[in-house]
Amino acid sequence: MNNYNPNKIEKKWQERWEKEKTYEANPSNEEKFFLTVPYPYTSGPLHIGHGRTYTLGDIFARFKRMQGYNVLWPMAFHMTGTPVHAISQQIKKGNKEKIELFKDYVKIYEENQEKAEEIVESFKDPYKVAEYFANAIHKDFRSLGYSIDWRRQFTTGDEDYQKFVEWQFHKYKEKGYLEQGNHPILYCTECENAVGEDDIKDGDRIKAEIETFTGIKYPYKEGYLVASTLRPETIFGVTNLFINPKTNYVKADVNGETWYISKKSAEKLERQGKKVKIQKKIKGKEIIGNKTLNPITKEELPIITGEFVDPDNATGVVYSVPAHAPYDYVALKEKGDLDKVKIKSIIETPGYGEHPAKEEVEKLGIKTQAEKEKLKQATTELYKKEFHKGKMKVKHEDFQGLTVEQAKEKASKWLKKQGKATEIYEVTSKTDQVHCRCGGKVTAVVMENQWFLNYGKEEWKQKAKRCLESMNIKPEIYREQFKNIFEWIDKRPCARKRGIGTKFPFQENWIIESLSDSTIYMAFYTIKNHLKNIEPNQLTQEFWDHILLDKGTPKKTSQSTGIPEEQINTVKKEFNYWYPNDQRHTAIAHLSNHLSFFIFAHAAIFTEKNWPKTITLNELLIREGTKMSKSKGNVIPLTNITKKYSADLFRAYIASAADMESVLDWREEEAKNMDKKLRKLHEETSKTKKGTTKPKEEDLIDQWLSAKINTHTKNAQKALEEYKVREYVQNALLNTQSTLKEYKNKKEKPNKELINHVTDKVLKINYPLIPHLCEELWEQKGHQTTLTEETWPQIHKEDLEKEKMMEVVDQVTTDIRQIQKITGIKKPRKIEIYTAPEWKRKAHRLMQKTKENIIGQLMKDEDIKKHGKEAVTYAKHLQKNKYNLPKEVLTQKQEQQALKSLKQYIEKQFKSQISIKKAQETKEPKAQKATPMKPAIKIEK
RNA sequence: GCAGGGAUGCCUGAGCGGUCAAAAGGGCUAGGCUUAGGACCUAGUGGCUUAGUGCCUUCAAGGGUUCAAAUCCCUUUCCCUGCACCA
Repeated sequence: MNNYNPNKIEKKWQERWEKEKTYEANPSNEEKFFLTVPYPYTSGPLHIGHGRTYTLGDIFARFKRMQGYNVLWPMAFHMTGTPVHAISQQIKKGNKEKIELFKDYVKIYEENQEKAEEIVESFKDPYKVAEYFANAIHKDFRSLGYSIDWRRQFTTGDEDYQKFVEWQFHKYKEKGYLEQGNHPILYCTECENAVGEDDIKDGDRIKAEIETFTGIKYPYKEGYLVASTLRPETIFGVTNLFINPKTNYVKADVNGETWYISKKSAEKLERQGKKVKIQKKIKGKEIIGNKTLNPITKEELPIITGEFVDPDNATGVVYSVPAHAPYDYVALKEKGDLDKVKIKSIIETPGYGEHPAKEEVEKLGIKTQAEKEKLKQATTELYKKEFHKGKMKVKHEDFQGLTVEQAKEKASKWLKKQGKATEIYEVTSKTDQVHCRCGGKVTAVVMENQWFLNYGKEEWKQKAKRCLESMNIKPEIYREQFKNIFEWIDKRPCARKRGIGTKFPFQENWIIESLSDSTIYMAFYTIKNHLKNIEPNQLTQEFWDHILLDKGTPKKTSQSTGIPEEQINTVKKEFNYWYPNDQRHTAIAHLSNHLSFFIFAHAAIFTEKNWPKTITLNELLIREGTKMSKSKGNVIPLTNITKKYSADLFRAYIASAADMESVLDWREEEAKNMDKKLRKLHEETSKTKKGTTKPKEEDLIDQWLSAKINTHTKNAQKALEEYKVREYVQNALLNTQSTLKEYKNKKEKPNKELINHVTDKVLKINYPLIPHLCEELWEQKGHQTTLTEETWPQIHKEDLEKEKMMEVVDQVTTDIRQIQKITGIKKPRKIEIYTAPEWKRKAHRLMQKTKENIIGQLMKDEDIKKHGKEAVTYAKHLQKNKYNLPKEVLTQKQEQQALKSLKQYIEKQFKSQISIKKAQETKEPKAQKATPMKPAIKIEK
């Protein structure tokens, strides 16, 4: 009976949209709306999580079109950066795992297996990887019915795009936002490469971090013993140094000073940008027994045996603070060295006495250094408390009274400034040592002359903040996050030496990093389709300056670039028409990077009138309660959606399953339920015809239907305007359908003309959500137009009275049922309904205006007073239930009318004779129970 | 650790000072339809009580503000997300 065939319908409309170039947007006299969603990265198939973001984007685009805007929604593909490049390299190397993985990926799209082999073979060229997946994604997007203007498509590898990015970097340079400096990165000494999370063994589990240690220089012989620490504020409490007698140390020239450090750390420091020249090898035991000085307090410190000292960790020289470091205390105690030193307490923490480390160690009963777990626990416990609640009690004007949190920062800077300390980087991770996939150890290496974008620059930051302030962020809760990010965002490397990308214009062998090249590309969409016969070298600085910043004249630009003046004018007109970007919609994962850079870049480069207007965000998507991940094998590729479900089903489910700010849990079962609803919509609407503009409303039920649909339309619109997609679906799809169902239940002979009219509206408001189905039904109804040409239905003033009148009927039926249940009267012979008299309604309204002494106030009114005892009883009832009675009440006449017009419906429900009376016109005692909106009822057996 | 968000009935999940025993869906129960099943329709779904009522207990835990709190404030516990060179 149900012949809804979504695949067929969807294909039909998609072909038609493409043929008729429906979504190709050009400048016009209409008001424009420029929507963008970040271009996808082309290193593999997209999954339904991506689909969520793009689907919401399409719903917004279609809604705006229905509201009469000239909407541009373009799309491009991202291929710069490391992943595409790395895939290619791995395949070239013959990495079996990767090859298999990509064969699997390709098989998602290709039916022919042999073809997969061939295609993966071609992936040795990174551009082929990008090209293949760009095409695949393009097909996916098309099959989901996205209303994208594909003429403006490009990839970040395109020459003209790279010219555009190059220009952007010239602007940064001009403004002084580009800087060079040292920068520590994770590095594998085995394969001699910088490593990212992807390159780290178990990178998803082991989070590697680079921590900055303060290496403090203790005078020793003609140079220094250098010991590094994360707690430089403890310099005031040092009692001794530890050296491992079995370790090899070196005397080395480091940046012109003589340092005594472990041999291994000398190698490490060299990679961290220090100039190291080893002069002599020394055994640890040769150092032990000597003395050194505390560089600040000038106290003499003994150098003691510390067999626990790891030459690989930091500098192989450890300074000891037994008052506050459990490790140090235990080390000294175990070896009986405690009497060689004088413990110094420097931090005061509530809950601890003079020697917190000792207390903590004793509390946990730690006896030896071998009890590593317990020692770790003692250390974190103590550190946590000292960090948050501890105060420095050393007698030093710069530090006394500071919290540990403040002192830590200050001590590090202070020591470095005096030349008494240096920065040393260490790789740390909570779980294990960090290894590269190749097996080598990951260390911290300093990149010299790294290029940065200085987002920390005050003037730039202020502009970005202003831009943020002027913007609309939806859901609003994310604004706070942006603000926080803007506070701490600082220098960020913007160039690197591996991967694919635009050549960095100011230095050989560097390319522009792939997040930095994707911040203002929305501007590029506006003109891409007009650059066809222009050579990349014609896209000069002058060209971009003229088009994007309105500098120079068309004539001069034409002369200097050789591009015809006419074409320059076209390009410029197009940019001026579409810019700024009205809405950027994306997933929340981009908030702290891409979106923040997007704002910063616009603030830096464009004039205020071209700053973006709105950012909308959606949360991620999980599946059946668990995160989708490659390792779990539970990823649903976007391509499978139209094979297994349908575009409209996916769209409707995605939008209805969660609000944008909530994680969406993809549940197979619920998706099926949505399928039922769409089939129902198809079935019901298939029976209808094209509606007339002003159908006759025969009775109250008809009026109610019109009113209800109007309300749903209004709510749906409001919800979309506020980006509350879930609420939109609830109103546009679910509520309208249940209202129609209710109407058919209540009305003996449904008014076909009215239903035709109303379902027209329903299709319109559902079009942004499920465009294929709506277009198809619209056509079936016999309309000559398509919905794409139609506009959002007009909203009339709400007719709440009609809705209220129906509520009274519903109230009566539930009440009757309730009474039936209690009394056990299954088949009532007769049911009498009494509506409340007008004086009770008056009292009700009066009560709402009265603040206190309700009874007294009411009894002053003549109309009420004359009902004596009954009036007092009612007034008491009002007083008691002041806050939980309906706010507005109908007149008795209206209630009578409502009940009378639904009389047949009620009779049918209860298979009983119904009579409707006014309470004041009967002597029946039960009639006194009638209140406004809740008529009295008498059921007879 | 820092920052942001969260904890609601059997489940998912809305509500974010009074109309809240709390939307919507699912599940479950009963009835209708049907040869039966499914689909569909109708009703019920914290407890006790009742001619449509009233009361009690509930929105992570504890405390507070208020005539009134799931909703506001504080504390605690647990969960999710991000923390940079990775797109």
